[in-house]
Amino acid sequence: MKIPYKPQEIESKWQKYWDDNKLFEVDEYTDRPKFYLLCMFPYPSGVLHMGHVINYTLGDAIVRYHKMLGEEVLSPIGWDSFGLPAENAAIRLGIPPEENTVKNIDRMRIQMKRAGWGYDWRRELATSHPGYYKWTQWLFLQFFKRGLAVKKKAPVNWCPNDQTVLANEQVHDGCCERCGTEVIQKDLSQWFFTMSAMSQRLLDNHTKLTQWPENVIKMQQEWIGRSEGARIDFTITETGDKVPVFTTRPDTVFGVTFMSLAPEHPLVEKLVCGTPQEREVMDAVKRMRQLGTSVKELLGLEKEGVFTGFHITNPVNGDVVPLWVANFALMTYGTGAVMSVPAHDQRDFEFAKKYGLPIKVVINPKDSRLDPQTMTEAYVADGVQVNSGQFDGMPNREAMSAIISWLDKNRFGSRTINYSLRDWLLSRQRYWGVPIPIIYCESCGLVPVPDDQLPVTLPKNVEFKPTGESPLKQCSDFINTKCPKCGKPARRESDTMDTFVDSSWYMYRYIDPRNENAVFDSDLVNKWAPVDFYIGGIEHATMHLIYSRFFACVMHDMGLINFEEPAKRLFCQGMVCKTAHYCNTCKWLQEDEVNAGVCLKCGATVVSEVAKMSKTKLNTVNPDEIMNKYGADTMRLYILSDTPPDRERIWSEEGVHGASRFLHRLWDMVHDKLSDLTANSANLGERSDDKKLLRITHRTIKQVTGDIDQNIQFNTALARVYELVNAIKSSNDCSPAVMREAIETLLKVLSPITPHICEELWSKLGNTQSLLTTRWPELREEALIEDTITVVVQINGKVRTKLTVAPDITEDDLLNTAKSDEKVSTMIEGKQILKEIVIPKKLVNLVIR
RNA sequence: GCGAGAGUGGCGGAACUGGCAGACGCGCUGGACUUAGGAUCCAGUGGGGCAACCUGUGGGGGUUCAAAUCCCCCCUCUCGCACCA
Repeated sequence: MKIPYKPQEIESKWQKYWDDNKLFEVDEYTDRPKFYLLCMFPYPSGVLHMGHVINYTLGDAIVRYHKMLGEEVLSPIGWDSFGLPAENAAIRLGIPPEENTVKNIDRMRIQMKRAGWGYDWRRELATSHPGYYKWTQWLFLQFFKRGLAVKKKAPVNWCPNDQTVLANEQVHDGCCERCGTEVIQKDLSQWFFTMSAMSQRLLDNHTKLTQWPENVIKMQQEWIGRSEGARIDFTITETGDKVPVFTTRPDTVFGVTFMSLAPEHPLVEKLVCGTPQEREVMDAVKRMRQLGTSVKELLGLEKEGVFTGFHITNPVNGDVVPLWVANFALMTYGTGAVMSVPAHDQRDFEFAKKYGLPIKVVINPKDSRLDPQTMTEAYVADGVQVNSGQFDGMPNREAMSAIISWLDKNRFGSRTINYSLRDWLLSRQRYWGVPIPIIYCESCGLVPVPDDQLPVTLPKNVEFKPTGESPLKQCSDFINTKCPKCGKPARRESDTMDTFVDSSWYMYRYIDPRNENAVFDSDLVNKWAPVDFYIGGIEHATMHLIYSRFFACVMHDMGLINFEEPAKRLFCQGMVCKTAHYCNTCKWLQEDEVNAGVCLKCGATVVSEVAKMSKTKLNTVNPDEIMNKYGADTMRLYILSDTPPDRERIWSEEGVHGASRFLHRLWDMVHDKLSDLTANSANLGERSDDKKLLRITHRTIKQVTGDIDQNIQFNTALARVYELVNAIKSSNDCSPAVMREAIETLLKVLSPITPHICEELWSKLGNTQSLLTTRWPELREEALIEDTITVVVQINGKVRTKLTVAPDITEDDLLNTAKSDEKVSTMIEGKQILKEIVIPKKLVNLVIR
């Protein structure tokens, strides 16, 4: 009688078993080798998506593998639970963010348990919980006390109608997404972490990250954007104001024919104020600043500028050149001022051509001379200095450092390294975030909230209005307080923190999650951290992964931790994609609304594309539905099979079905073989399939171990597992011991991926302890040895035949065997053998003529 | 534009430091068992050819006894950055 495979039944059974036996609870004081695996925690949207499924299944499989290696494995989970969506829901639907968040977390926790992901739930944390954000605030104050958290002015997108700050994605075509009013740039005083000062250290520490993907390192390097050059101080001819610029081409400083300031440059307003050209300049500035706000995609945008009426004196030669405001000059890079050398910079060249500004050549190619009149583009390559005073005739590479030294000596400038990494703007004019624990007092100024008054909690009875204004600002109970220093009435900071602050240190709190007296116990964290294996999406390559590296450096300097990098090894999983269908009239369509490329609603032709799963494109798959239909093991198996985990995968229902079928076959097969294993196995002696099955069993161990441990290639690991299954099936003449070893090995190596079915079958084999507490199968090298091997014989590089020979055959014997092969001998008969190549154990190649 | 990566059957993808291209799976074809099959089992499956054999890893050239793999040129796609002075 056949016992049917009922995934849902056995899955809940084993989930309860793991739970009851506390198999994922960690003893932080253990003497065993530790392993800390962390998956990036989710925002609690209320429903799991396939991106979570790949991320957490991958993590869980590695966790289970390491547990089977006998390590004490820390695998925590929590919630990145502050953020905009909850606040928007509060505004739209009137649900308080906290209530909504708790409800969503409860729902997702159930889904996670159903998927069979093993976590130490005693360590669960939520960044929106006061027990957590108390310490986010404490860390902020530590940063503040070290001068790493500072207040300075910064431009924000401001809607004059709603009187509120807008995030970049809330600005559409320069207008407020909510009311359509034109958005302006407004300077607000905001909190920053002075991360830019850490630029070089963040770059240098990359050398420690040998187990991070190279592309992440590259992206970070570009993000930090180090460039070497010089600072040169120019002077406003009319007023004497100093204007420092940064340039990577100090060798072209004699060729400056104008200067460009960023529209936001503070000098612009200061200079033109009260002049006849004020209106024209400021109008242009306003226009240019607007372009900068939102639609960066509006590329190819025309170089634009306006003459300020003022001039600049070039310190190196006394040249007086016009001062312009230009839209290509960025306030956020360098000093916000560019020395413009149209002859040798393409951007400056285009600008000069457009506005009829002079072009002055200071570097000529080796064997020719440039003529400013006929140039059609800037000459940016190397050459020889001309029109450059005492540097004439010098190769420009040499001139670079010579000019810098000379500038330095004459105090016109100096060698400088510039970074594009900016300070971290962490103020958010929002409710649902960590309140910044600062009090403003009229007599004492800016006062940090004393540690014993932390946490500064979010008030609950606030009103969410659709204006976008933070409710904190209007909440007088919250805002009004007493100065901790002098006791006089004072006001609280109403901004909250960027949620990236919360996620910059959560990996340490997991280790000591309920500590009420300290952010964490440093000894414990130094034992468990850094994270051994960190898994998450590539979209965090620059933001989260730079912020948390910055935090680690600071916390190291504070003496909280004794390392500078949060994670030793990083793995970024690929996106989950699915075909999406678009109809011009009916917009995005569900899978079942399309047939043979035609829209079933209107009959129009449908355009289909593979795209990342998203709600708007209607190409999502709900994990709950997959688990209902096939069970968690099938979902886990499918998501790890076929495609390497770091690549984008295309969801296919057939693939899921195939995974399900495999598990059914596995189930049936083990049941079929059960009687062979329990049969009286007193009969001794080797059986005909023994050696082969044993060899395949151990080959599987070897390859699966490598694929999981080193390569993180579950697709190839699974291919090997499938081969073992096929081998077991076709082995009809085996001794019970060999068969048992094969099946037990199979269940062990498969268990990290599909743990429930493996546990169930494992127990049916008569085992009483969980696979999680057994040991990963050990490789016996001698079992891999083959009796015979296949060697290829090529003639002129083409395979002509294959030989079956003993593995230890000598090269001479191999060559002779090849030559005397019937087919080969007829082919080489009467020909001249020019060369004989013998690669032991692989091939023989005869070159003949 | 700059930077990085990738192009292999109908599809997802294998292939160690150059050594049998297409592992494994999906799909498809034929067959078996079935009242039935989105079940299971057997066989087949890069293309061409009855066959021996020929041909084949985006295109072109090169190195080599031997190239998916190394070198040069070109094409296409994906990702990241995007006026970075």
